[in-house]
Amino acid sequence: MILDDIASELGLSKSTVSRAISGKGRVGDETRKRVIDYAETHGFTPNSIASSLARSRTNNIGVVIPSEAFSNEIPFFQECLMGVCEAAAKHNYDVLVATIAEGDISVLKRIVSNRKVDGILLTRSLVVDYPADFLKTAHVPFVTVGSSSDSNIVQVDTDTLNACKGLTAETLQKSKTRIALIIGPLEYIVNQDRLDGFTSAFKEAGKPIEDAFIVKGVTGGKAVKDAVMQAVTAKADYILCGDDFICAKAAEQLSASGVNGVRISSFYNSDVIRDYSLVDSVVNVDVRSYGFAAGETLIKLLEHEPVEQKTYVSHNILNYH
Amino acid sequence: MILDDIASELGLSKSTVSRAISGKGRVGDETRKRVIDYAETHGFTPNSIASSLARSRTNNIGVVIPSEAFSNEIPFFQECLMGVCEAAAKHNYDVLVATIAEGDISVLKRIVSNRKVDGILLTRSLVVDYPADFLKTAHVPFVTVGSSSDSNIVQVDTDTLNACKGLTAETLQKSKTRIALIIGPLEYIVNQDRLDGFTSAFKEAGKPIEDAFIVKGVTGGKAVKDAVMQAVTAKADYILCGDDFICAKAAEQLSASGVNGVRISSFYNSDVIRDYSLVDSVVNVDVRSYGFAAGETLIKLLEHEPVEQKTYVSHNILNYH
DNA sequence: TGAATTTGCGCAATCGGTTGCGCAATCCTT
DNA sequence: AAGGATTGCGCAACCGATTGCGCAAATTCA
Repeated sequence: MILDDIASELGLSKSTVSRAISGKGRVGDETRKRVIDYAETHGFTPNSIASSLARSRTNNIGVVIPSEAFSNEIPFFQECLMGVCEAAAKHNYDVLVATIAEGDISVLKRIVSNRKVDGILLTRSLVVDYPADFLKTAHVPFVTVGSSSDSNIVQVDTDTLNACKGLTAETLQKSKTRIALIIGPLEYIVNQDRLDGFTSAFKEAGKPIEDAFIVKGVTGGKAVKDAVMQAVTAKADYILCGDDFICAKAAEQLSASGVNGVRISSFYNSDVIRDYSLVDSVVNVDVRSYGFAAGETLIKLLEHEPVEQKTYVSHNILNYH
Repeated sequence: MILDDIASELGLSKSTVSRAISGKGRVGDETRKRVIDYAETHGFTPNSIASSLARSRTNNIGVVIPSEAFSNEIPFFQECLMGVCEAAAKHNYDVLVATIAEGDISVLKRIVSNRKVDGILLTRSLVVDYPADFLKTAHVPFVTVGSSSDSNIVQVDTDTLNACKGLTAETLQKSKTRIALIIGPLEYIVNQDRLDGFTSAFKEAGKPIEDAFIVKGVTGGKAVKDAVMQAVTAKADYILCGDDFICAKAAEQLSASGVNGVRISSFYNSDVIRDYSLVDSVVNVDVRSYGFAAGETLIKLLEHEPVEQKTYVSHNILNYH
C-alpha cells in the first residue's frame, strides 16, 4: 500500500495524507485522525527509501569498526554497538556497520558517496586518523567514539586519562609503589591517555617510575604473558592492565606461574574478568551506555541540535577487595 | 553530480549514461568508455537511494542480533559480523544491524516494512523462533546463522552435533569417562545439538552417563563456577564446555579452587581461551568465515542463485595436549 | 540488392514520498 | 461589518535513478 491508495480511498490528496502521517504541515484534526486510523488498521508504513530520496536524509547512521580489532579482544564493539542501536532505535534511525582495514578507507568512501548514511560514528581513534581526515574534508558529519587528537572533532569518550590517574593514585595509597602498566599500542589515543594518567599520578604523588614497569604495544595473549613476566621479574607488586583482555590473560599467567602477592586492576569491567580473584579494583565503564551516548550525540549533530565538542561518559572505580 | 549532469556534458541522454555505468543494456563501446572515463575523473557515484527506489532493491542486508546476547559473552557476534561485512562488501552490499530483545520483534517489523533491507540474517536461533516465523509469513528472504528447527528455512551452521560428538568420542578414547557437560539454555538449538552430540557419543561407545554430569541452562560466570563445582563434587575427571566463555570461567574456577587432574575442552577457540593451560582440546570454528558463509548464502538467495537448504561450516578439533 | 536483424540511443513514465505555492473557507480583530 | 490573518487542502514540481518502447542507422543474411 502506498500514499496514493490511502488518498484515493479517503478522498484526499497525496500531500494531505503525507502531512497527516508525518505530522508536519497543516492538516485538520478530523482529517489527520481519519488518515492515521486508516494507516494503522491497514498496516501502512511509508517507504523509507522514497522518503529518503525526497528528503535527502536516510535516517541511517554508519558505524565504522576497524577489522583488526575484531579478534583478540573483549566484546567491546558488540557491546558498544548495542548502545548505538538503542540510541538509533529511540530516534528512529537505523545502524549501518562497515568494517575497515587499517588505512583502507575505500569502504568508507563508498558508503559516503553512496549517501547511505547521514552521519558516521568512528570507533577506535588512532593518533594518525585517516578516516577522520577523510570525513572532515568530505564534510560528512561524524563523531568519534574515543578521543581524537583533533580538537575540532566532536568526540565521546570516557575520561580515560583521569580514570587511569585515579586508579593509579588509589593504588599508590595502598602503599603499593612498584606498579607495572601493561597497555596496547600507543598509536591508539586511548593507550596514550592511560600512559599519561599513570605517569601523572606518580608525578603528583612525587614518586618515581621505573622504565621496566611500563610495557607498551602489547597485543595478543602471548605478549601479555611476556609482559607480566617482565613485570614480575622487575619485582612489581601490582599490575595495572589497559583493558579486560589483558587483565584476564595477566590473571591467568599469574596464577599459572604461581606468583604470589601481585594483584591487578583493569579497565571496562566486562564479564571477561568478572570474579577473577586476583583482580583488585577496576575502572568500571558501561560500554553499552558509552555507545548509547555516542549515538545520541551523532543524532543531535545530524538534527542540528547543539552538542558539546567533547562528551565524557561517566566511569567509577570498583574495589573488589 | 548526478546522471543528468554527465548526460548534458557529454551530449547524451540520462538513459544512456545510466546504462553505460550500470553495464546493463545496449551502449556503444565508444560511448560507454567516454561515460565511464568522465564518471571516474569527476568522481561520480550513482545515488544509491534513487537507485533503490527505482529498482526496489536496497542492496542492504539486515543482521539481527538478540540484545541479551551482547553481555556475558565471547566476542562471537562481532567476529561473525565481521565475516558478514566481508561477504557484503564483496558483493556490493551493506550491512544494517538491528538488535532485538527477547520476543520483541517490533524493530524487525520496522526494518522490514520500511524496506530498508533486501533480506535478513538471523543469528542465534531459538527453538521457538518468533523472528523466523514473522519473516516467513512476511515473505522476507532470510537465512539463519545456526540451525533452525524448521527445515524449510535456509540455514548456515557448524555441524555442532557432530563436532560435539567427535570431541566427546575423542575424550572417551583417552579413557576419560567421567565427562561433565556444561552448556547454556536448551532454548537455543545450538545447545540442544551439543547435548545430543554428547549423549550419542556415549551411546555409541556403550557407556552410561550420570545425570549429575550434565549441567544445562548455564548463563553467567557465577553459574559456570557453580556448575564446575557440581561436576567436581560428582567426581568428574573432564569437563566439556559449551563455549569459550564457559571454558574460560571453568578454567579459572578449577585453578582457583585447586582442583587437580580435571582438564577441559571447549567450542570456537577464540582468544578468550587461548593458552589456558587446562584446556585440552577444542572444537575450532572460524567464526569469521562462519559469518562470511552466512552472508554469501543470503546474497545468493537474494540474487536468485541456487542455495543449499543447509550449509555446514567446517570445523576441526584441535588438541593442545 | 532488398529484406530482416541487430545496435545505439532517446523519450517519457515510473519508483513513492515531500513540499512550496496558491486558493478558498473560516476565524479574529476592532 | 470589513479587512486581515489563519487554516485546510490540492496541484504539481521535485528527489535521482531505471527501464520498456520506439525509431533510425548500421549490420547481416539470402
